[in-house]
Amino acid sequence: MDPGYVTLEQVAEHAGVSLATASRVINGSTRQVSQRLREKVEASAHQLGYLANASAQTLARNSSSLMGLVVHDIADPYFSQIAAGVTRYAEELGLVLVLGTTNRSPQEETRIISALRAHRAKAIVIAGSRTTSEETDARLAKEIEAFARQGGRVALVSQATLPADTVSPDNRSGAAALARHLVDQGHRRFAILAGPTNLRTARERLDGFHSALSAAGLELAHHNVVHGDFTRDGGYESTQRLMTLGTDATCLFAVNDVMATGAIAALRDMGKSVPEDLSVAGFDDIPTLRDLTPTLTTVRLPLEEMGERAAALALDSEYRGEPRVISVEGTIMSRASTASPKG
Amino acid sequence: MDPGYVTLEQVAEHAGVSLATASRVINGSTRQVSQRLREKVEASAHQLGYLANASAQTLARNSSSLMGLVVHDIADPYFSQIAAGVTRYAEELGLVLVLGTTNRSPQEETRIISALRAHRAKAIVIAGSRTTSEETDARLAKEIEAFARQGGRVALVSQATLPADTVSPDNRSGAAALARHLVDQGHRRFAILAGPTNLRTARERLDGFHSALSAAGLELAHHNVVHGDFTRDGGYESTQRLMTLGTDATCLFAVNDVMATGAIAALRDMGKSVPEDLSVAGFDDIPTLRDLTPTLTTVRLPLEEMGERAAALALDSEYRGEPRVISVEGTIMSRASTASPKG
DNA sequence: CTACTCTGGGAAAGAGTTTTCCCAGCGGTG
DNA sequence: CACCGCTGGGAAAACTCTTTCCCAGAGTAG
Repeated sequence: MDPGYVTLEQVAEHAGVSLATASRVINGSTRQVSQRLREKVEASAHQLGYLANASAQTLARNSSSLMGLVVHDIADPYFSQIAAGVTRYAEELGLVLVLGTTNRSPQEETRIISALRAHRAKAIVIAGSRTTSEETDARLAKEIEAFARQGGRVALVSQATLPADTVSPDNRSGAAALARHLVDQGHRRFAILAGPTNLRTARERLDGFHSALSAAGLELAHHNVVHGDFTRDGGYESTQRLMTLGTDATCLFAVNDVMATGAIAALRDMGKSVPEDLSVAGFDDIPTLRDLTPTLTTVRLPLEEMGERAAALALDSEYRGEPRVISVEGTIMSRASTASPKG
Repeated sequence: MDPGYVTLEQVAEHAGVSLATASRVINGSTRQVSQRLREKVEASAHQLGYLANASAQTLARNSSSLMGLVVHDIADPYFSQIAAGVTRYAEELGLVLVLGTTNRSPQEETRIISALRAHRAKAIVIAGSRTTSEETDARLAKEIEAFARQGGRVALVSQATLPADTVSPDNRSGAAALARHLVDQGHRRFAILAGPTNLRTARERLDGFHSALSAAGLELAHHNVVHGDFTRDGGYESTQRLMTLGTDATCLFAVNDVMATGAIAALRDMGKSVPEDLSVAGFDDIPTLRDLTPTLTTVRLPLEEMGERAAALALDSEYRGEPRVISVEGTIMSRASTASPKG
């Protein structure tokens, strides 16, 4: 009998006004309501403990106060950092954040977006590297378009390969700058933990690093580039493979910090010390990892800020032009895990 | 003109059946629909690209497919680990996860829960230590009760101080076991980074540690217990304070891992080495921190699993009895950051 | 004093589903 | 063959809001 909630109709009745008036008071429409009635309604609403039914509002307005965030894995500090930024922005605007995790599966990605579409979410931020699969991109582009037709907006934190606003880390130039820094430090022979072959982020960082080496007249031996998972364990395992096969490199570049962490762990387990036996550099500058020993030389990305900016793009509902791309530069953080090679 | 979506009515019309029949086909009600019509409807739905309007469904059913998760700070690995567990469970059941972050503010906490109530969420998992404020608990209990009256369920990951199912780490016995382990290692004088005074988790760990020391006939000097923020920086700053005042302890227990991380960083910055000059132990066993040097002696909690179990409790919608409490034991992980004291 | 405009109130029509209720038709039973 | 129960289909009510539309009354200009 007690449904546990109060409807606007009950508030209106209690205040002795019409449903329309009550609605106008509670949400503040364009229409004025007299001071007298306004106060009556507010008093009744408060007294009865009125809480608007969000789905009824969504249905009536055909737009909700939901905002979506899609990540690969929320336990990965890279994503949880971005999530913190998006969260902050959403919360400031009184929006409710829906979190979807894809576990790196494109099907999951589209599934989540269509769920958000079904909920009439206002905007979606999709974080995480695009793959090199054109087909996946095409399917996703279709979802995004459907979402846009409904009046929603999408922003990405990744590569600008889709028809949506994008906050895009400049992986190439960051990796290139890092390469130059390491060359300046005296390194000539490098090994790279290049991550998965089909991940654009990984590839761009590899490319940037590689081309800076070429520009400096240095070669990157084929056997010094190993691919593996984009995770800590992927880094560990890739490093083991690299070292087992043998390498002449004096510096190891892992295309992200969590892989670099795995690399350092693997090297330690093999009795090598960093940076004496081998320098190690990463990419991202994950805050949780800043207390690693040795401290990691890396390229800092302002992840939380990137999340916030993506949220801002996605929620900028007036904008109706071409997709915008905000490029974010990384800054070199030179720390203890790299040093001039001996000899 | 093109609203960007197709309604069930359009599907029904396209298939030449009534709205009722179409609804019965799409969601599979108790009522049967003949094979012939069923196929027609399915074909039409697929052809038109029908996607049900989630808010209309929620309104009609008075129950949504949303599940809430409330954490203090998603960038904190403790919470992102729990979040991963909750996410996995929710996704398995096809539920959509709503993430709320409180920034440790009780007002935010109730605000988020009432938002979830407004959305007719099925269940909520609230993670994070309760404070010692009875008043806050009372207000939260009221929200939880309102949510329950509406047919929702709540589960907590923390202390069982509220009328809801709880997954509760046994902080006291974990800390006590750790204390005994460290005493066995030869330590007699301890310092403790005890975190905030009003956080139950912090207090329980302090208590457990303390009482194990008492049981072993050891005293804990008052000046060796310092309070501070429950974060990495809190640990750093607390350690500085402790060391500046001077301590005779041979072992430092930080009541969580992120504080222990700050402690180790502070000690390193002061030129002290761990564990030679001072042993350091933590609590939680955050996976992201397992590559710290020295590796951290700590009490492992199965965080992801705890998240999953809390989600399971919250979504066990048949259950209508007394609040259940699942106690989770920690296991001692003895690693390199603690060693027998010299002398 | 009429006519017109503005203001604020309420009735009612949506919004897209689910579900209840009614009914036609059919097969089985006595 | 009358009656009953069952099956499956559709009409319409219900869910809770927002917003359009209509109207009464007040104010103003001519």
